[in-house]
Amino acid sequence: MKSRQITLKDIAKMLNVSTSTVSRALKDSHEIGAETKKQIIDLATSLDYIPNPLALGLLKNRSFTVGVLVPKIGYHYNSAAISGMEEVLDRHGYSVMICQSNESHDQEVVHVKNLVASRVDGIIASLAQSAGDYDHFMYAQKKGVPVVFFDRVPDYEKASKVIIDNEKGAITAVNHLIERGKKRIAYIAGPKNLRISAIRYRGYEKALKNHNLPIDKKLLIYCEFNQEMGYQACKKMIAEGKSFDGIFAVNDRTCAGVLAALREHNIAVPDDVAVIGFNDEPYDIFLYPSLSSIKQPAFEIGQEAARIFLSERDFDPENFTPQTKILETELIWRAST
Amino acid sequence: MKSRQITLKDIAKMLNVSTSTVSRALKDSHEIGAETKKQIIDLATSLDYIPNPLALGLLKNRSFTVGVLVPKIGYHYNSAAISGMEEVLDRHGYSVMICQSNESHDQEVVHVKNLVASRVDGIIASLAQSAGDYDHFMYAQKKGVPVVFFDRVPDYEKASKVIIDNEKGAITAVNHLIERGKKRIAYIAGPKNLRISAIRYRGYEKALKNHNLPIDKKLLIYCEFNQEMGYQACKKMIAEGKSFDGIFAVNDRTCAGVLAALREHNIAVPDDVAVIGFNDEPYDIFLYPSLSSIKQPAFEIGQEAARIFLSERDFDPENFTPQTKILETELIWRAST
DNA sequence: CTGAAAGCGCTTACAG
DNA sequence: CTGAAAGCGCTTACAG
Repeated sequence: MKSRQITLKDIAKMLNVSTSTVSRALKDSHEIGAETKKQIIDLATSLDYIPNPLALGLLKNRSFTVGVLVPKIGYHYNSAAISGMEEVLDRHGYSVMICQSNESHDQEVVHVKNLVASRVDGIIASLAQSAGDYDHFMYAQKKGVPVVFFDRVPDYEKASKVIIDNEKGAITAVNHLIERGKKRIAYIAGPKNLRISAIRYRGYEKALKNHNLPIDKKLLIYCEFNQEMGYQACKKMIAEGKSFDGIFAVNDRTCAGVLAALREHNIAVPDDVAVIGFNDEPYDIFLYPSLSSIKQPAFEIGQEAARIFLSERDFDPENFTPQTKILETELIWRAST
Repeated sequence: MKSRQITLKDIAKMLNVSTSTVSRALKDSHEIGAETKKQIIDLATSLDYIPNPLALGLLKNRSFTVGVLVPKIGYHYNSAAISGMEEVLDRHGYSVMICQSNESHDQEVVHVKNLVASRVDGIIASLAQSAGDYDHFMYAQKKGVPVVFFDRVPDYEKASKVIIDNEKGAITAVNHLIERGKKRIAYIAGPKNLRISAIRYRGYEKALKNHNLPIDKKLLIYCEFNQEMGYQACKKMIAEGKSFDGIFAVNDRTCAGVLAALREHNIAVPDDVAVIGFNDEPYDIFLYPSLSSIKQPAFEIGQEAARIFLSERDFDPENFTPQTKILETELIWRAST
């Protein structure tokens, strides 16, 4: 038995006025008599009247809800970005509905359809790792729901995006290793087909070139994004007798494996080999030695994405000028370098 | 310019029937003629008609949304529990609205009020660390919104709860250390005023007693929940010359500090001192050595909390029999023991 | 200054 | 088998 909440009509009846009057009084309309107004406001307050957002939503054709779609809320990047979004959306009366694709493109499609069905006023999304088309996002736009991407963005043009400068981040990381006196720097990239692997590679290459250091393709290794693969990749380099004094890895998870491999071979970090990752994960300080990394401003990225949504919510999602916002990364220097 | 979505009325007009007929046809009512029905369904499909949940919600006095309130979605425990909730709620047509208290009681109060104002059909919550009363939850219940707690639950009786058996988890951890041959086991508890510190202490004590091991109060240390404090606490024990060969800490974060302190003093883990934590954090395998821990079934806890909500959604939140569900923990054995 | 009416998108008794 | 009407909770032109 759900107890019914107080409605305008309840208040109107108790005071023998019309719901219109109550409605106006509660919005402090100047056209209501001071006395009536006071009476109504007092009663509404004491009854703890709260307008029903479903009714409002129906009326305004707005749900005041934005759908946020991320690979996993467990990823620090994602949860930090979500916090950033909430921080700005809250202030504008929006709630956030969060979905996880769990890196599955199929799940992503289902969620986008559900969000559209739920009549969210917009969608802020970061793509699942498993590949696929973007029809579902175009579908949302066709239905009048603006879409803003962040972090993992698609390569189609008709949506706004918030990203970091991955190339520059990679340059920062490699420059840092060079400044620490390293000359033979390996790059452990992500999977070969991922754009991010290539973009960060460009940065790696540029940094080396800028310092007139040779680029040795033997020091470029592709592997999956995880600890085990980082571990294997590093062991393999050692086994093959490759010479290197620095490692830049595409993310911190991979570095955790790299550090384990180096430790196993009694290679001193950072003296023999310095290591730097990407993402500034919360656990970086737990690693041994604590890991230097490139920090992405996830919170700010979330804020920015939310702001873009706010600015675009009244646009025609099928016909507007999308914008791309690029935020800066930051070097976090710890014991591993 | 938001493009309007298709409504029943649109379809009705196009087919020259009433909206009632369209509505019935779409729910496959038997009282609609086969031909009319087919026509309507076909058109609705081709137009990609989706019923407006706001209208439905207004009608049914339900929003089909449940509010989830957690300290931080960045906590692995929280994000895993949320995934569990989504898994069961999805199937029942519910969406989830997630809020973070960020461990602040004040934020928690604000969020609960907002959720109630948003007309969520229920609230599933884990408490913020900062202390305070529970008036806001009672307020939600008074407003007809059922509340289910999980993990960090309040000590009042009028709400259902899903928790783990913390005492038993502690017993499992300490038993494990004892089985590994340890006899002088320290317990690094959380802050002294927290119930969880006391409950897990009871388990610690019971395990020692069951094995006829003495209880040495000098090996009981209270400290804040973080790496730095774990580090300090362990260093202090060493500096004071306390003798111990095992450490059970209230959580894994604290253990990260403990391991660092032991490493600094060249104390071999697990040979000289074995270490076990609580929570089975994802980064446990990144620690050196990898950390044994007690795993809480967070995903299942989330599922269970969601199921309880479903079973109670039609109850009178002010007058029903709350239930408490207790789930089992699991020992995860790694290198630190 | 206040109220009656229409309408947001839907469902469902009540008629026919 | 189909439709007109009322209603969910609200707002807002339109009257007076």
